Amino acid sequence: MSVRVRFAPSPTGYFHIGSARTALYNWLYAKNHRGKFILRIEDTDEVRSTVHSIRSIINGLKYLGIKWDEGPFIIKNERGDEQILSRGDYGPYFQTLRKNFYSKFADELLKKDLAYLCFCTQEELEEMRKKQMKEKKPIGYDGRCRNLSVKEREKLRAEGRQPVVRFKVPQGKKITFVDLVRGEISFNSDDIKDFVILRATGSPTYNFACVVDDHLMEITDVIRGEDHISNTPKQILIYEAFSWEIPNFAHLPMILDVDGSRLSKRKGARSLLEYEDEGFLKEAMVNYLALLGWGTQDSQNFFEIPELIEKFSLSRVNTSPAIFDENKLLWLNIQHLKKLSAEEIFKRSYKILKEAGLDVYPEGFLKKAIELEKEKIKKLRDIPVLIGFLFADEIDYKEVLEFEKPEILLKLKEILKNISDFKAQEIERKVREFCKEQNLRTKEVFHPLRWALSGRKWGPSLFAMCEFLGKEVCIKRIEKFVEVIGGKK
RNA sequence: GCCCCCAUGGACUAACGGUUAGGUCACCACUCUUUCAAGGUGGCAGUGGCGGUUCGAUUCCGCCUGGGGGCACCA
Repeated sequence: MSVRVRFAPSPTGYFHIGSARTALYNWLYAKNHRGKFILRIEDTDEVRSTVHSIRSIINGLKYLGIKWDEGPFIIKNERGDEQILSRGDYGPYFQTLRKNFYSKFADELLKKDLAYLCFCTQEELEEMRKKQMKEKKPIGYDGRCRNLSVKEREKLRAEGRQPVVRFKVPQGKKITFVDLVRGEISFNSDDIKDFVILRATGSPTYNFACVVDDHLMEITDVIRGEDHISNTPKQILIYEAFSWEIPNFAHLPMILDVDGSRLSKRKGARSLLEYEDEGFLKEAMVNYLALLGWGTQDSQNFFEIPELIEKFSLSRVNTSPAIFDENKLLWLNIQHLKKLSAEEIFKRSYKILKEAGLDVYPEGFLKKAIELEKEKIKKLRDIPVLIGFLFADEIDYKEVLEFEKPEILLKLKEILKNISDFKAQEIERKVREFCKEQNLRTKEVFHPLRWALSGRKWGPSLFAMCEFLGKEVCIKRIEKFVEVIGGKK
């Protein structure tokens, strides 16, 4: 049977790193098995689900280059408006659009006496929980509505109570499954209380919707976060109640914050899209995320995406949680950046260049400037800072004001003026010649020249920079610098 | 309170029960260089604790400790 896996986020809040990795592992697994990767939106939380969040999920997956075979897509119509549509034979792919399925299957369980109507109010349940906490008893529904007579039900309904459907958890049962990453895991059904599968509003709860959808969508492998381990026995019970085939389960370890606690926005955990915005390449992010919880036998670090697809396997996924480390992400970003041409980097950073106002300059110039600073780019967001001074009308000299020998620069200016072939090599030859003549160490000349041209103590290769700026600009900047530091022209 | 999962340097990880416990990031030093990066070389640093099984445990078992997840008409 061919592999079908799904990524099923709930569209509440932003798209975070943990979800991104879950999506990635599902996708890698599907690709590795030449199977299908499905995106399903679990929006049964009517209160917290937002369209904004759906967009961030879709954009996040797009950023990573993860394409889904079935699921929702954002499509632009003729008027240019965006619409969210579904594509695939197992749709719809939004749980809110699948309500009929859930109520139909809940009815089936009701008929088979594997579920029952429960009329308890929120307040009654809350009270029950409080009492259980006080008495230090296991928390959970006590089954008081399990055996209601027809008459009692009528009465409660007459009081205006809207019932929910609860699943009847069989008692004294050992539930065991083989987790593809952890091996055998088992639970005792006595620890699981009768849980709600259909709310009073008729919408399904997570565990129920998830099982119904995974079954209907013929999902073969459920790959999700470790936080779902304790949901698994409940879901298995539902599969068994319907005599449905149970898929494989694989639970991925959590991703933790630097202090070993849960990643949370409050503590500065960033959404995936923020990393894109900062200029982390998708190649680097995918590579890094893949390494966060998975590895090859030889601990290989650098991967291109196709290689990842080829080598990925759930059996080599780790069981222990990992901490997200931006250092290594940055390092990988540098490694992947090295593989890209200046042309490609230009394309990918265009948005950032535009935001910095640099898009007013000719593309050729920008590409050359990027070429000049290419090996210093750590993330695309660095580019405007790295190349901005090359285009500036005014140089800010405050970093280099301590220089006190303008006469060197004034002489040097004359040298530059007389270079007819203003190319890096020739400029270097002439400047070195000048150093020799004046009996100056190269450093005494090179540094001031850099300061005059850039206002900084660091930057690209000096003579390449001169060439890029051109003779006129070089001379103008030298004059300006001399003026600023108080020398005479 | 109950249930479940996890445990190798600061971080990510590797190691059929036999390795001087390996690699990568970070850090430190040196080196290359006109600067800053990048690069090169070297270094610091680890099997949570206690028992057991075994000729031999990072590896298998138990307990402890620590961390995490769950016990909702959230997902």
